[in-house]
Amino acid sequence: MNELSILERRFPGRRAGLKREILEQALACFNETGIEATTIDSIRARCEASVGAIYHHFGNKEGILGALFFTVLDDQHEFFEHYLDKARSLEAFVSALVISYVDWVVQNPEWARFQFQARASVAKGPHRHALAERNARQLKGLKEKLGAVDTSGVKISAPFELLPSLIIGASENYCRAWLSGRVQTSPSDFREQLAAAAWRSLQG
Amino acid sequence: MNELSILERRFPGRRAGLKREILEQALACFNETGIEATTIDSIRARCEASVGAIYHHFGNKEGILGALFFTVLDDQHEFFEHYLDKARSLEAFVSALVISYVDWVVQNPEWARFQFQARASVAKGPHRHALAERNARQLKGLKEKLGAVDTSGVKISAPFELLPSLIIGASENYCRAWLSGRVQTSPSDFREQLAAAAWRSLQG
DNA sequence: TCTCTAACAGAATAATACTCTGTTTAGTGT
DNA sequence: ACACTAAACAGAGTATTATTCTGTTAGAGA
Repeated sequence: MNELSILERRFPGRRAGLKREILEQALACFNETGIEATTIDSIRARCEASVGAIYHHFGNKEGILGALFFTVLDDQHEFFEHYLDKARSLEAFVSALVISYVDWVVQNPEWARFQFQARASVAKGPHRHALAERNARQLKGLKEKLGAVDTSGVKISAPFELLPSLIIGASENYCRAWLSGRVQTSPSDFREQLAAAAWRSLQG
Repeated sequence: MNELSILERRFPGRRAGLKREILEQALACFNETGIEATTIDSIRARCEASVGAIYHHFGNKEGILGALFFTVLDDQHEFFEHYLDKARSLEAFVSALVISYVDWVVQNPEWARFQFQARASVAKGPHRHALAERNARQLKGLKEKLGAVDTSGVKISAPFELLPSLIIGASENYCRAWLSGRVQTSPSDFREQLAAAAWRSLQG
């Protein structure tokens, strides 16, 4: 990881400067007042752009949402890879999933907050197919990585469909609670406990 | 549980007929096209009401959302009580939490779908304080019930803040996946497995 | 029957999303 | 350096949607 922000990595170049600025301010608006309540004009005002510029780059409000959401997915995916590629055993693999997720959320709280908010909208909106395809691809990628891992000596009785939920369900839930302020302690403080709990939950 | 629908129980009486109808059609609209994309007029058209009636009962779109959301919370709470009051041991208590949650979702998929969608909006919108207060009250209620349970002979090492996530995180995640169509198998089929997994995840 | 309040209707208005036409600006080739 | 082109940008104008406002109707109680 270098020092560039997520946006600078995904939308590089000098000409995309305003585009990045729009996305950044849109993200802030969405997180501060909610997706439905933020108006195009409130975004426009914050980045001192024109509506023309916004619609030129993103087409409509859904377009802004989609650009932000898929930026999140891209960055998460890249981040997770680093952790997963080091895992040799099944337990290490599960642990890497949990810990990489927690680390990403703690390092990018604003983006994570947005992701939780926007998921439902994107899952309905015009990008739903793109999202479904991405999810499928990501699951397939996980399966492949899992195939390259040493699974001798361990027995998982839970059906495959249930595995993702058992592995990241608790962590996701806690991260959401933390981002919304319902709990105070950083998920980082519970990284290992969450990973261990996920592993125990798999033992049938 | 009787045969009355959730709405008939929460908004009883003949005079509230249109009010119930508005809520029912609003729920359908929100689930079919998403909260942001459903217009007041699309709701109005489906229940053959007037905008006047809608605004008389709910004030604004947030009002409809809030009425539906707190109806969900009320119904869930009542439903959970029945399960929890029977639990005598800690393990039974954890199991009751998981199983009551799964059962409720499977019995009320449309309401559950809505709850997932609306949570973020309500958590920002004008009812956020009412929601926060409710969450706090519910947590307090859980603690009290927990106090009445036999905890001798079991050792939970996880910090209290983490418990809710460890207990229902996986189930919630799987239910969400099921409601969105990402997985096919009904959560009901995994009730016991989810409860057992939650219990194992607590053992430190 | 009368009264009073909540329920309801729908035209009018306000707020917001989006379009369209033109202007500027950054690359690109000569 | 200069012209050319496509993308970036501006903002007035239009369309859509949320909300208000002024009434009318219907039902419960005196």
